[in-house]
Amino acid sequence: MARKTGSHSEITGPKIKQAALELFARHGFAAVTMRQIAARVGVQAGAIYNYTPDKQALLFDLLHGHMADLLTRWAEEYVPHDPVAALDHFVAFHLDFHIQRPELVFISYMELRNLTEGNFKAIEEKRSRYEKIVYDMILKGVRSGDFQVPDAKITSFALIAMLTGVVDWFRADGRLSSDELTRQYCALARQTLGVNAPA
Amino acid sequence: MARKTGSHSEITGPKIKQAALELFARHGFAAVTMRQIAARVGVQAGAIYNYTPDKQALLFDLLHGHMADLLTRWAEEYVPHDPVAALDHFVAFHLDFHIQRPELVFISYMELRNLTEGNFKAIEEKRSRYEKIVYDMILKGVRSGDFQVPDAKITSFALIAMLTGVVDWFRADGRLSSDELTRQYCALARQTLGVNAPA
DNA sequence: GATTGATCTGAACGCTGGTTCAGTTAATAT
DNA sequence: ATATTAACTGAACCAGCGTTCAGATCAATC
Repeated sequence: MARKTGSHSEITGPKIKQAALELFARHGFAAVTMRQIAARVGVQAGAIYNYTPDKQALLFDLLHGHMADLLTRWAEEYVPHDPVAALDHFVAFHLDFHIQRPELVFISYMELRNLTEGNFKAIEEKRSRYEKIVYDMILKGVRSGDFQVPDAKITSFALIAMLTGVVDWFRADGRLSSDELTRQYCALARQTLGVNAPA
Repeated sequence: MARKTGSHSEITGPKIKQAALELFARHGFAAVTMRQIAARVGVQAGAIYNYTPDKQALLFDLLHGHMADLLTRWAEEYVPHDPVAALDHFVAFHLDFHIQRPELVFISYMELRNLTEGNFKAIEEKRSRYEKIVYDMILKGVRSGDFQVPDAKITSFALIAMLTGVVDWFRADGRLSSDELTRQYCALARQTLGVNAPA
């Protein structure tokens, strides 16, 4: 052995991932070329293949890492037993996590269809796990009488869509701070779930 | 003149649009080739250029037609004066319209970034018009005291996201009829907007 | 049945795509 | 200094892209 393993690789590797993320988010997976990614890193296209077997793997790694990260982080959260407090906690977590990664959120929704079948299923499975967390949370509140909703399954989809949709318009330098955003959405989510709704 | 103008064209033209729509929705604009579209119509790639100047126009026409259709249809609706009734009416309209065109809804969100700048602005303008309709509706209900929301602007985004998100999972042959869906979402929307919320 | 012109074919154009790889470069270990 | 090898270049490969167009086709008209 001469050169220490990954002397530049420790820099170039992450740079490629970052460049791919930004370009995929801006132009779409299919519209981005390996040469564009390479140019952004300051390297020739061939060099990318020291870090990824192909373009598809570049996409999959981004999406899979994102979903894995999401599930891991949630698993690390302490979730209150009280359903309403748990809801607030979830809203804050979900907004915070997603607002910090608008590009990943974007391509995770957008580029699913550019995954090969096997890769797609791996992401799908993780997504379902997350949706189940929300569903279970709502179900628990419904059973305890804290929530009142027309249908727990529909409401879980509606809640996720409503929260995730924030990345479409929220800007960290906009009129709303992220704290304010969280407060507003906690209130909105409570209403949606029928907290304190008339029996 | 010999052959009547558009003897086949009246068939081929719409078929091309339909094929493009289906393929764009499934694989994404950039990933679809003119030859794929042609094959689905049963024609050679060159023939497409009798109906569209280029691939970009094919996409733009789909998106522009969709948004124009949406605005036209809404303009034709009779909207009740009562804010709560108006909300119900809007929810039913929005769900019905979007559920009938899942592919158009999908690419209208997805393929915006594949539009040229001028084309993008034309769509953006129509989208803003629609969002303003929702915002105004909510504002009216807030002023009359029928709605209670943390923030009218945020709530308008949240409502649209929540409703439009339905196309991601709703299937006409699923456990829920579209009537049932509408009923559920009317209830959910009322809760979200704080109808009958405790002062 | 000859003419006409809208419609379509089939082949070609220039270009760019993902990917490969022999060879160059340069940081480390000896 | 020299040897070693990870990291990268630069050129090439070929398949496929959007688009063009001369010519074939064929239903409507005369």
